[in-house]
Amino acid sequence: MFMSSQQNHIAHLDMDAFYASVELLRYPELRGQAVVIGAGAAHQPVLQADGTRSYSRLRDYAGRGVVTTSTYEARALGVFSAMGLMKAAKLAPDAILLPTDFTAYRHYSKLFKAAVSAIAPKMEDRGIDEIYLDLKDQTDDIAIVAQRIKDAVVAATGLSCSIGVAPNKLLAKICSDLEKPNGLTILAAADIPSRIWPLLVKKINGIGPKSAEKLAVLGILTIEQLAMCDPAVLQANFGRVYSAWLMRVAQGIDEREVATRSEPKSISRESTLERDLHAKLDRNELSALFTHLCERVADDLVRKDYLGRTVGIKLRYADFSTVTRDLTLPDPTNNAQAIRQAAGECLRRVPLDKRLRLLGVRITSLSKPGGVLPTIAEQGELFAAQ
DNA sequence: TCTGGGGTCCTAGGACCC
DNA sequence: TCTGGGGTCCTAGGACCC
Repeated sequence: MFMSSQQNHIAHLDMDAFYASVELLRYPELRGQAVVIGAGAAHQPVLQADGTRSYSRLRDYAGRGVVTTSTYEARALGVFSAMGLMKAAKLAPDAILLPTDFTAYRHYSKLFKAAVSAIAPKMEDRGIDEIYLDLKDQTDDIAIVAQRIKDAVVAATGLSCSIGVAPNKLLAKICSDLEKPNGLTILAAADIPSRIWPLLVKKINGIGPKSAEKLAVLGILTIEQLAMCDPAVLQANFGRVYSAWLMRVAQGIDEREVATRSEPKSISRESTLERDLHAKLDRNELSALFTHLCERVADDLVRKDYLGRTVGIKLRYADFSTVTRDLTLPDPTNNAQAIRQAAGECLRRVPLDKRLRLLGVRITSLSKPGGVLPTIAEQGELFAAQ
């Protein structure tokens, strides 16, 4: 039998505290300190006359921003991604605060992805700091290959990453988190009971806070408890499709392929206001922002060479409740005025008696101006040109 | 002084067509 | 006068992810 060499090896690679680590390349004197990323350009470090830099502290922050990333030292103080900066400031007032610089992060993202794809070309993009890799065509020992990838990432960027290798994407994703930072975890199907089952259900990609809470009410906290529970109980609480998925993932079953290319489904721009505005009283200000968002969406469409046919708006009220409206046009467009007009029609269908904290514009039903999606060969050329 | 911005996917009801 | 399904499109909301 020659089956063992055909084992499906899928890797998930996750950069360690990516944004924060990129900032530490620029400001190495901050290494070892609690650093939080997530403000606007106002908190740019200032170069002093004596050549040193002065940094904003979390306690200096006022506004509605959230933490996008924090160093492991800041996490030790309880400061995690998505936490409001005001709340984070209470926990860690002395932590260093840096503005987000997506241009820099995109640069390092391209560097690490290029380095990895030279070794493992079957790559699925999962955002700026994550990828899946299909390693089944690799002939060398899988641990050697994984270490080679980690070394290539360090060589290309100076940054560390964590890799999980497993029989499928679901398990690989869980594994990349097991030994963070700078981790390398290789998991075989036989290891599922010992390494996966003790974990909390929310470690499964796709079980978020709502589902975790519902499961907790049923007494299901760990993946093992999910794997062992009565399917009828799940069905009664989660419906047929989702309960079947829950049972499969608890067993570590996942048949999704590594998707090496994909087309965008929507393009959107949104903005949280510095203070809540009233639709009538602050009409001019809101209208100007609305127009600006439409122009940015149109710019994105032109830049990425897409047309869109369904224009949507999103409003978030001061109480954080959210409404959306959309309108499908007869013909696809990338024109800012056409988008603005459609968005204006949507706006008329929405209650405007409460204060607003967020305004957004989105376009979906995307197509290519020629009406034809690029061929695989053309996509390859586009990728090479980037 | 709670809670960003960019996405994907799913559900569900109604319209409309065959 | 009453009663079908199936399929697709449009719209609204929500969970979830990075």
